[in-house]
Amino acid sequence: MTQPHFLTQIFKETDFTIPELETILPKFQRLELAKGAYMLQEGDLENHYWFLERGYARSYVIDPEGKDISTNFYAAGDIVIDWTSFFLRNPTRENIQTLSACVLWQLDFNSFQDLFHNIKSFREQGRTTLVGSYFELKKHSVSIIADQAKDRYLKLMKEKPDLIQNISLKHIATYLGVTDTSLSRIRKEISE
Amino acid sequence: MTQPHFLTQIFKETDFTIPELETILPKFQRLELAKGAYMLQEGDLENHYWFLERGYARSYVIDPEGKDISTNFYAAGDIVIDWTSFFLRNPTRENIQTLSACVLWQLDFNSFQDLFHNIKSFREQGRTTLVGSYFELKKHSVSIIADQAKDRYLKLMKEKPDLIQNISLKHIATYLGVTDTSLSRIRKEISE
DNA sequence: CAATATTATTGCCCTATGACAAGAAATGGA
DNA sequence: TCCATTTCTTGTCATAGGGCAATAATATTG
Repeated sequence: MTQPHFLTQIFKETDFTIPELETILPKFQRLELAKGAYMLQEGDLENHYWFLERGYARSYVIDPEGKDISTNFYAAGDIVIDWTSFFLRNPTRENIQTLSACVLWQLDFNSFQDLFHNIKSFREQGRTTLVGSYFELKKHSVSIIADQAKDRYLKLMKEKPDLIQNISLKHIATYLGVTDTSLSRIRKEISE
Repeated sequence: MTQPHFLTQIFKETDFTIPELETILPKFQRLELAKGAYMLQEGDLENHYWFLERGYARSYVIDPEGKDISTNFYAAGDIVIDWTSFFLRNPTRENIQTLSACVLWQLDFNSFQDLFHNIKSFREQGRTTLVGSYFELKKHSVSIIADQAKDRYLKLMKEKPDLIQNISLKHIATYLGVTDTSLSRIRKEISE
């Protein structure tokens, strides 16, 4: 077996024993997706736990008025998943789409369950990852209430500059809770 | 041992075997708190998994300008926890305070870990609860971006009418991302 | 490399919501 | 039961950000 070398950055030997890694890693499948491909569409059941090795992706929802609102962006090394659909086994409200050609590793739900229930450090790791997502979401949510649009953009620039380089501003705008028009004005103001 | 009867509503026999319940339930401690007591304060480490049997509570953060922003409300039957602090073992940014006299049941982190790693259905239950919180947070976060303040209030009225009855409007306002002044005007508009 | 489609900027005007301050109403003690 | 405190409402005015449409700049594709 060839060691899937990307995943060893995600699942480090410091967290897992060699035999554990030998159980975990082969359960993942490598996958390449072209730009614009959907990893998940509204109404689907999320049946995979995905890691992004290369590329960018975005999740979004369509609100009742038909507006597209970005809920998250994903870059290399990130986990890409709709937690709710995956764990509650409900159809998702989200769409997850690649924004560039992507290399991904996926683990199906049943394999996840096996690992989760049988390997203590795997479930610790899974729980930590989920809580990490919760933390990010909370931070974002509070920021939308507490900060001005300009400050939200400045924070994003500081924390995830690569997103601003690689993702179209109209998507970043909806993620920040402003229109693309306003974001454009904010950028102008900052550059002055 | 007297069966702590409230918790059997949370941990049902349909999900746990009787022996499992006999392991789980005694690990919880009953606790009464007066109105205004803090279950958690900024800087603390969340060391408990709490269930609220009776009363109301609120979590909030203080933003950099010193403004108090409600992040959640808790009513009877709800779990009250800062997931991030509890699982990542980090000091919390949140404050959780009772809004009325409360009856609570708490489980400390070490007991939680024992149950989590030793009882399969306990970890399924814990995971489901956490994901449920994630789902609510996501819904709220999207609502702040996509909906008008008035619609956010109408939704809350419909989904959690008891909160509006029992929690002061200034707290509901910050939760909805508006000022108490605006919320007051929204209420006036609705009542006309 | 042209042709087209998509994305980003800008102008003009408008609306939802905020800031501040004054009352009114409700609540909680002593 | 009265006083003090907190909460809620309302008025006036200010402003952040939206809607729409035109143009400019980029990307994409045949």
